[in-house]
Amino acid sequence: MAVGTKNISSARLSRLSGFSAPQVRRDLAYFGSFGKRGVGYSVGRLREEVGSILGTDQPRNITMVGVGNLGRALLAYKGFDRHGTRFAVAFDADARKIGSTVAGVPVEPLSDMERLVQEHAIELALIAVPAAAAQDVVDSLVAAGIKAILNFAPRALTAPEDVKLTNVDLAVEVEYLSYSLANG
Amino acid sequence: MAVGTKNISSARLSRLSGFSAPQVRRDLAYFGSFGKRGVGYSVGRLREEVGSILGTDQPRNITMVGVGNLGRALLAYKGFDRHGTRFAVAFDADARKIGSTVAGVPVEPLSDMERLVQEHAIELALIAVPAAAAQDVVDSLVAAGIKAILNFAPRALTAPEDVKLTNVDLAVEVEYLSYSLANG
DNA sequence: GGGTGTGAAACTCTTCACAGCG
DNA sequence: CGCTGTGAAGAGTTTCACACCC
Repeated sequence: MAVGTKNISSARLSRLSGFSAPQVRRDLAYFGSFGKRGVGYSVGRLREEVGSILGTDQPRNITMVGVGNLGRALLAYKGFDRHGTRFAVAFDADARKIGSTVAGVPVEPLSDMERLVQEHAIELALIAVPAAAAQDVVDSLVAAGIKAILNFAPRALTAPEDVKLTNVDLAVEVEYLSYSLANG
Repeated sequence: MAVGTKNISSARLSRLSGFSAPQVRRDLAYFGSFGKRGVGYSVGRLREEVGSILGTDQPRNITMVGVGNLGRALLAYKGFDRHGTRFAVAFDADARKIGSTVAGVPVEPLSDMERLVQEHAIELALIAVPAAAAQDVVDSLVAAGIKAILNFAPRALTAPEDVKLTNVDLAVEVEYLSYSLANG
């Protein structure tokens, strides 16, 4: 593959992603037909379209609640900065952490959540607090006007219908691999 | 719900898990019929059966490669210790970290990987190294005899057919929520 | 020629609904 | 009676195969 390749085929995307080639085509076609027959997809165009679909083509402020080991790691995680997604502020219950910055992000008290969420127009929050505190955090975030939550605490949480909530239990993946080893 | 409840129905498991009740029943029935009609599932029995299915009923040594922010957070993550899963050893390329312990786990050099993986009978590894180093780590792990890999580096990796590899790109979840906000 | 976009077929997964057992 | 386990129906997803366009 030459550096600077201008076009990419569904067959190559298949090899790179692990999804089958027809599936790549069907999924992309669902959002419009921006491939060229006999050529493939323009890499530049594809980036634009996907960014536009995901909404990552424009800046989006997000926040992190909980600045323990996992919260710090996620604040520093390189995968998020891409695509205009930016941590505007973080929150923690520990008074000793308030006023410090982690990976350049200021840590603020939970009591200022509603004000800061609104000032920064934040719609998406990540949660990395102890399991016991997680549901209270969800309730506070919802009250502050948050519209989507990604929960890393190892407990299933609930939110009102109109708030998108995804639980990411990291142990589940380990258990699945453990199952795969023990069986098929 | 009384504390000490001995039995649990698929309806209650549904509320707790978010899966539908018929689905809970069908999935459990797939592995055998250990529910009682008119009563539900014995909580004790259910724990045993699920542990046996997942292979989490017996101790399993695992390892972590990369002791940066994310690696440290995962080593300290409470969700893994449950179920007999235990970090026996961690690896890092940084000479200054060798010999230290993180969350009680000794950090060893990559050059000792093959020996230590075999000494501890480790079959499952987690990867949290920079994206650029991740594929090399996979190759080393495979050479050392690892059978399953959970990759947290933000890059799709490949391994031979007989090695189970799961890529956990944390940014994907954020992007999906971003998409949900922008659309449905 | 080469590779997309898509109708149709195949498959998988989920839900429904209820027989049957404790 | 209450709830599981499951055949049958339904929904959704993936694959196939090829017409069509660059």
